[in-house]
Amino acid sequence: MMKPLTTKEKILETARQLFWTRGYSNVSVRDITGAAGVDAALVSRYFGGKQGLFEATLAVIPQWPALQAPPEHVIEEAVASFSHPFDPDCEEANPFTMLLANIIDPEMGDKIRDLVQTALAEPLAEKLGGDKRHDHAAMVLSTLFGMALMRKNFRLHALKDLDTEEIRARNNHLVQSALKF
Amino acid sequence: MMKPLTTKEKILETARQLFWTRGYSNVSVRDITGAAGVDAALVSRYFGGKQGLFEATLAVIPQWPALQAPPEHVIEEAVASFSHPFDPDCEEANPFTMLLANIIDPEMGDKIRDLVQTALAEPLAEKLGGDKRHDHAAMVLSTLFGMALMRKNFRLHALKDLDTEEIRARNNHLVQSALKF
DNA sequence: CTGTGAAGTCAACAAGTGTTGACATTTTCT
DNA sequence: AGAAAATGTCAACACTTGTTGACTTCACAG
Repeated sequence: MMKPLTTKEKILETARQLFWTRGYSNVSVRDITGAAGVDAALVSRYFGGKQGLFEATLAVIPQWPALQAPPEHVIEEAVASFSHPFDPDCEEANPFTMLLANIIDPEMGDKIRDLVQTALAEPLAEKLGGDKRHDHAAMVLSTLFGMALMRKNFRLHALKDLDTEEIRARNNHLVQSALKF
Repeated sequence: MMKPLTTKEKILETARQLFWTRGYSNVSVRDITGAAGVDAALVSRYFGGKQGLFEATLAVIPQWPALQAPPEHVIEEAVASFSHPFDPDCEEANPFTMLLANIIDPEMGDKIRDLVQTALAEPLAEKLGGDKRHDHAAMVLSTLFGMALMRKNFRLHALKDLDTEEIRARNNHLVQSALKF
């Protein structure tokens, strides 16, 4: 049972879908309100403008599930969450595609960097523990984002048709060696 | 001895600097011509428009030096070319930042994907050789791009102050384990 | 000198941008 | 019912976008 969305929620949902997949500056207010079937003026009324609407989509970022797992399972949860096959038909608006789609934007870059540092790198480092926890966290994220970038954005042929288990195995292989550094 | 640039060359150079660091859709024709100190109309006259100007900047992509090294040195050359420290003061317009800055763009994404596949992944795979050369090439590029992404775009604190040798060591560590898969 | 073509300047265009204020409609509260 | 507040609609705004055509300027061959 889907509760019908209010107009404000419709705008926020559509904005999240578009901003997170195409990037802030590649989406216009009229793109969003057109797709949501509402009036463009409501963006300024409800969210204070385009920028406020984008920041509202960031406010509903779910906590990364891997960070809530017990420390001994953090790694496998992190790897698992980066191991979904890429479906070219559906543009999935998950937090990681959002970070990649908006890191370049001149207006939003700083906010994205802050988010990655405080919501991803630092909590992961504390979960990992050890003297080199910050370096390990950075290198783990490097390998996971690198594989995701090549699979979902650059779409290298060699990585296109791997299933979940194969992707997970490769991610895990690289992450384990990142932790052995 | 710098030969003075023609107006057309000035436009192309400035366009390359801006497009490659900020991304196609985040740079306007007037941004470029303003920085170059020339008239905006000349872009359409000389390059057929903004899109033609962007594609002209792609035409001057230098061959990746690592791909010209003998096969036994390809890996260390590839690693070396991804191991320069990040200088936040100067936005360097190299081919790799260009790929990251423009992969999201809805107009240019396909062209970028094509470039990565044919100019990077496939030649690297042939240099590496072996049954799994395409998988190895993809995973090597994944790790190198992942580290570069975290250092230069997301700018994780843990990776900020590493010198060339330290970066090279980490890149090499990850690349070697990618090749052992 | 005269003409020819390239090089560069300028103003303007149509389309798209985010945003605003006035208005109409509906809902809520007393 | 009547007042008040929320909700949605519409047209218009000031601005930026890429692009075009008419114009001037200049070098050089005839």
